[in-house]
Amino acid sequence: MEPVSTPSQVRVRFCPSPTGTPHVGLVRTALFNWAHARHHGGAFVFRIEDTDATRDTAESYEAILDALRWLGLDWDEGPEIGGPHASYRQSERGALYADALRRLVEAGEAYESYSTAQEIEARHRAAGRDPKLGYDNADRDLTAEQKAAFRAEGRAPVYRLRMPDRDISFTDLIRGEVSFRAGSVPDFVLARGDGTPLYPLTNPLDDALMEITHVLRGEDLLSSTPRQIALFEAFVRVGIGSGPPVYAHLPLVTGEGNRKLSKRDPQSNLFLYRERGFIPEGLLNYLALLGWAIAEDRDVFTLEEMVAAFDISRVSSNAARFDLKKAEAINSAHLRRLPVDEFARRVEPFLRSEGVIIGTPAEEQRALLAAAAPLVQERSVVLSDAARMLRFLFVDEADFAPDADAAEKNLGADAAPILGAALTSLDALESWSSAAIEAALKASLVDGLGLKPRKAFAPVRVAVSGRTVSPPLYESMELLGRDRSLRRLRAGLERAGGVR
RNA sequence: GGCCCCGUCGUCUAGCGGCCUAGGACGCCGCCCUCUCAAGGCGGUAGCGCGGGUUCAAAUCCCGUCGGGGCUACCA
Repeated sequence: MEPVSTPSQVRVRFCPSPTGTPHVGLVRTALFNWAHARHHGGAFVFRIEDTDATRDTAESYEAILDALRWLGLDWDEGPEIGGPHASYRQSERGALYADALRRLVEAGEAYESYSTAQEIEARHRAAGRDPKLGYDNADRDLTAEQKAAFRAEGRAPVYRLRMPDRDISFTDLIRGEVSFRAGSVPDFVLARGDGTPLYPLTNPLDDALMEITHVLRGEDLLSSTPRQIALFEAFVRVGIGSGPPVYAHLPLVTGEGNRKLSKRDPQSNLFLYRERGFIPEGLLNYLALLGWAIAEDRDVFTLEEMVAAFDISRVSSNAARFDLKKAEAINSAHLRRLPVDEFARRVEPFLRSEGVIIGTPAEEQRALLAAAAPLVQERSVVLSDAARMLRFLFVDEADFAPDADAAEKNLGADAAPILGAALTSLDALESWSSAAIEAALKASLVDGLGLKPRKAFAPVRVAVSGRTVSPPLYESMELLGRDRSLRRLRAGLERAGGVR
């Protein structure tokens, strides 16, 4: 049997403007759109809203693409790959906006407005109204003569949409019924007098032209929805599109305090998380938790699991605070889930950025990383942690020096007998294995000197790894090798004032 | 000010009239494990903003109130 019509496909879009560094709230919006599209087998459309030449930058454009690629949020139509509704950059769609604007004006849906902000405010004051009321629709019915007079004064109009005189309601997938009273939304500007289209026109128009079915966006845009619905309806009357999409307004992501996380807030910068060694799996999982839950008793999951379970109508409607501690915990869980060789592969760039190695690792460095990775994997919250913990294994012997604080506390005079005994027993070892090292140290320090393990191993750890926190000692020493281990113990002993 | 949204542990949430003595996670505290730090295990801390209704029964529904937030550009 032939289907009578093609099943309506879900089409969502992610439409950032390239005006800064991608931030976590933006990523959360992208993620929910992406998950919604993937869950329904629909299309994830990526569009660049670069209609503000004074604020848009090429760097920001590149950064947004970089971010999406890094995160693995792949798009079906958009920049670089094109699609049936190309171009996906608004700066290249000028003719479409001009045509739509012309149609709206010709149909009387939009009109020329000459009022300046000062004039509008003055009228409100004169009438005893709140001056902050916004546009008063005063130019709705300007005659041809009045318009000509304004032009003769050298004034350029803006184009405004004639808002309908009725309540505007819609069903938000997350919030339910939302309605705005007639008259509470003034006629708004679609384009400047020179024809430059503005966001209030281009965003809904492209959604209409690109056949977007669901608009999932931040709650900060909730109050612009009645304007958009009115515009979509006007579009239909002039032969564009098929009416408003379905809306879902995502809860805001807030920072310290309860304020919306802004681009200027350093905590919001996506790349800071990448630079610290958050991995996409962890960051995305955490961001998903800001408004959505996969189950009552679980919050660590994969993107695939999210796609399978995601339901936009189950998204919470209240604002969510970005909690770094929890983000780290989730990231740490994902780090531990990685196959160890994959973990090692991802640590490698951090070995470079932390200055532990320079350039491409040599074969032995790679082998060392592979061998050491299991020791630090479950001790890392972010990848840079791992790189820092591994430094003592990679550093040139001449450059090795224990951390000042750690040395101060653990390589004092009372460390001398400990390091001396450790050296003696280790020196005698025939095989340099972690098991042998463990046995030797326990025999000489715990049994021989009668020390508490805690007390006994601290100087050894600091002398060898340079830090009080390190991967497991015996394994670390095995990897470091006999010569380097003994050399560092001797240096530690010297520092502690012992002689040998 | 106006319009709109939101209100469960410190934080993110589960809860969609009885299963709630309100569950989980992060954080925090304690204990266990232990060569450090983690991880892991066990236990603890802490919440339905308030007031009215509706109902045999309300965290769940309604109203009010208080509180928080967003928007209010010829930016997006």
